[in-house]
Amino acid sequence: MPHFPFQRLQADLAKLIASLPAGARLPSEPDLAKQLGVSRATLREAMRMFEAQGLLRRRQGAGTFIVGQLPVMESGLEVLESIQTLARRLNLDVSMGNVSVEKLPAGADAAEALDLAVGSPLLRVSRVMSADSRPVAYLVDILPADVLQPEELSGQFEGSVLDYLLHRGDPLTVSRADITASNATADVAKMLEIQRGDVLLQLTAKLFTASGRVVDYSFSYFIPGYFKFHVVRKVGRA
Amino acid sequence: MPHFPFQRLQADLAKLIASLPAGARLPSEPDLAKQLGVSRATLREAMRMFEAQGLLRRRQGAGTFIVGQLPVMESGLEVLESIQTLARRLNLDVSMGNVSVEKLPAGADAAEALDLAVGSPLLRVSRVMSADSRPVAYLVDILPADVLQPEELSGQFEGSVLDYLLHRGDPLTVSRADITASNATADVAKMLEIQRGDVLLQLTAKLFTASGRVVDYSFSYFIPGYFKFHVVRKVGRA
DNA sequence: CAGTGGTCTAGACCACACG
DNA sequence: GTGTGGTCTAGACCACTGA
Repeated sequence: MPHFPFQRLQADLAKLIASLPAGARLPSEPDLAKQLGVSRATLREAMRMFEAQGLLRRRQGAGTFIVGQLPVMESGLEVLESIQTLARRLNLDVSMGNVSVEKLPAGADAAEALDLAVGSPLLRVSRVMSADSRPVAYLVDILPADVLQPEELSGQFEGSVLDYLLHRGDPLTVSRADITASNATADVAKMLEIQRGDVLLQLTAKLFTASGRVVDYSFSYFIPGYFKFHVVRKVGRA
Repeated sequence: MPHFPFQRLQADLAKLIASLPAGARLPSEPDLAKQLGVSRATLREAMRMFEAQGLLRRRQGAGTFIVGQLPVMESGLEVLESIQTLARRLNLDVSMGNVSVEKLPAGADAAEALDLAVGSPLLRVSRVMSADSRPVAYLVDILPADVLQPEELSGQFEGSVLDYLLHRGDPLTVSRADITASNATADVAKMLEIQRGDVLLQLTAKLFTASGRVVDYSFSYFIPGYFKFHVVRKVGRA
């Protein structure tokens, strides 16, 4: 008898998942736990990793489902392009939801990033991007109020602040992005329909104009498994 | 009475952590749980996020400790350089441990990545990099056996396969890295002295020579909070 | 050895989905 | 309403640290 239910459990789960067709529903957690001989807590812990890879989808009140071939969005990081542009290139169906546009005064972080005084008026745009009706990214853009007005987004906004600014003719040049991995906070988890604490790939970026002004400070949260970011690195010589 | 112990708990923990000096030990988990009015399981869950940020360090058998100013390694991704080179530039003390060098035949993945036949002889080099005696990265390099022999690493190896190949004069040009976020598997967690399931930033890379041959296929796992990777992105024009 | 964090269990209650 | 996943509890046992 193993002291290590967890390793066995992961292997068992992997087999179970592989044996089921896409869209199938797993047995309920209490049933499956009994069937696999572990407690529900342990089962849930083991499921987390499969969920992060995008192989499982849990929906409260409905059940846990097998996810088939996920629509992977692969992109290089050398060039900044919107998810919409990327999706168009890959011929994927992407939609926007949970849009929120609000004015707010600058906090310490945003003020420093945008090189403004604390309390300066800002516009905060947040939304969830979905592929095949599955939330895959949560995007938050923060801009100085003089750069973007709420009314401007009422008509043509399709989810990308970048595309909007480009279409308007802003002289954008580069973006500087910090890349990290994080756990989903409760609010982000809710938006992305994942569990609090699940792993996310996070980009924090500043968007610069030709004159060097920062016009957009953004946070982007991506569910791993749906995105593949890559970068080509030159070898540094000594 | 909150329905949501978790949010309160995170705030309480943040205060507690901020109020303690670096190096201090927290009360034991059972004690702290009682003190904060939650179960031990909930407390541990809440601690995970602080641990991922590098603010806490748990050591089995010893206790949970406050981590002061962590040695953050910041690096751009445009240029490939070893952690050793990076640390030297930042004047940080980095050391290597848990070195393992072994020969093994190519599996399907490695064979494809290195453009070899399945079963071809390979060399696998793995090690843990530590900063200030704290494990911060786990690195695995896989190379064709004809590129690198085990004996070559016995003397001069200081932790970087890249630096070794460069010093030897190999005509390396670029590396292509995939960036993702993942949960620590049991073995990686043990190496990095974190918990299974904790969040990691993961780079999977191929290293190319001038002739286009792949000479190194590598997996790198970084604890977020100790690393800040950034990239400058050019704005794509429509 | 005593005390710590690491793991797992069994059971409870809640919020939500769907018929 | 019924059944699902989401959260939390209380307690047990193990592996490890350090005096």
